Amino acid sequence: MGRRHGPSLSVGDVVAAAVRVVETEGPDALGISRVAAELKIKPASMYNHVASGEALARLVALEANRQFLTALQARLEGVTAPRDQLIAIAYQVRDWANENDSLYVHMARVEPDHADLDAAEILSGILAALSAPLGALGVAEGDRVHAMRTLRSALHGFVLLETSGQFQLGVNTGDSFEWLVDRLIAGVTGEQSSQNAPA
Amino acid sequence: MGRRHGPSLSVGDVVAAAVRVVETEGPDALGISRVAAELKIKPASMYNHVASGEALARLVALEANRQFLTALQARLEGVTAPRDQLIAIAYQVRDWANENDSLYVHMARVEPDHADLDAAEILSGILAALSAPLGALGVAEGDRVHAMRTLRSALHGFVLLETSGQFQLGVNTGDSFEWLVDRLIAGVTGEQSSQNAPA
DNA sequence: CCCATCAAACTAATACTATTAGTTTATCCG
DNA sequence: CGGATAAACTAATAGTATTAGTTTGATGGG
Repeated sequence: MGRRHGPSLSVGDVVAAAVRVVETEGPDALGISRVAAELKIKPASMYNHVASGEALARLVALEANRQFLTALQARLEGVTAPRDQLIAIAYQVRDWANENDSLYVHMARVEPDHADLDAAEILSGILAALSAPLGALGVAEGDRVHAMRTLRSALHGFVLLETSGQFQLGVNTGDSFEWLVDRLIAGVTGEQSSQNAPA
Repeated sequence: MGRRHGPSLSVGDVVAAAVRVVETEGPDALGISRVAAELKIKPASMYNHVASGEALARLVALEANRQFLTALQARLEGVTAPRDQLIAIAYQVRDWANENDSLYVHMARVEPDHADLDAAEILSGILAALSAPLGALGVAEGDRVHAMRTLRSALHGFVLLETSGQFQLGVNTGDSFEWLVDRLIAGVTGEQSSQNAPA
């Protein structure tokens, strides 16, 4: 055949199709062939847009991170109290992961490329959102990185365990998350938990 | 050809070979063909031992969980103080994940089969190890599940982020983990952090 | 002790996947 | 308007999982 009529596909179109595939068929369905089918082109033509299947996976992870950051910033709009900001971040992580569970799982699987400046910029944005309220709450400079890592770890771990069904049934996970957020903020900022102040 | 001389392969041999493949070539290398090569048999012969590639992945995850639980119980041997038990569990999770990072990543990828009684038993063992010290530290019955989920989340999230290189360089991750464990135990048990008692 | 059965290997075939090389052709720019 | 480029194609290679059917070593009953 040869080149088709009309506007050609851009990398953005390819990534959008790939995101669609992940969302509708799960993270394992992502691949050159499946995305090519989604775009109604032959698999070999995918290489006009991406270097490899791995590169495609990386682009999807990057796009997912971008969407996550945008949603996070929107959610923080107008939230000024630092403690409220931390709570908003926590719930945004969980809500976003639950609404986009295939994308979230995919993000978690892709190892970040530290040479990718776009990826680094997005990660910086996420970390900045976390850093600000911690500073405002008086977490010392030297503890800041530890506190951020602790928060990221707990939130990331929770949503992964939750979305992959690793919490046994019987107790509502929403209640557990509320509990986690409360204790985590208490532990990280050094303040008292609102639910369990010692006598 | 036909059946070979000498003792035949057992499922245990197959799983052991699969574990070896994961350890030496990473979680993505696990598959019917690669494990068949490791055992010096043809891929089709693998189906005499496992039902599918997915079943093989599940068996490897189960074996990894088994090994993890065994190591955890060994580490807890002789540790009687509940707070020390929690600390031992935390460091065991991190140490085991760092020493067996491919296996750990594989475990995290496989969705648990709630119908598998062996898997359920191992998970129970792990949860029991976590539950005991929390009870001894006075975490109320109704908070127990929340506390266990919080601890699992934070530990799981930390080691996943650490092993996949998602913490940016510059600050030692060991220091962060120490900080996390301290604050987490404080937050979960309602006691004061040893590092940041309010004035 | 031999023979029938069974388990575990095999071969062969199908159907995916990713990838590379070479070809065609529409679009774009000078 | 023509040549270069970009984006599609076809074709081929190699790897993956899987099923069906075949061969054969090991094993237990008569």
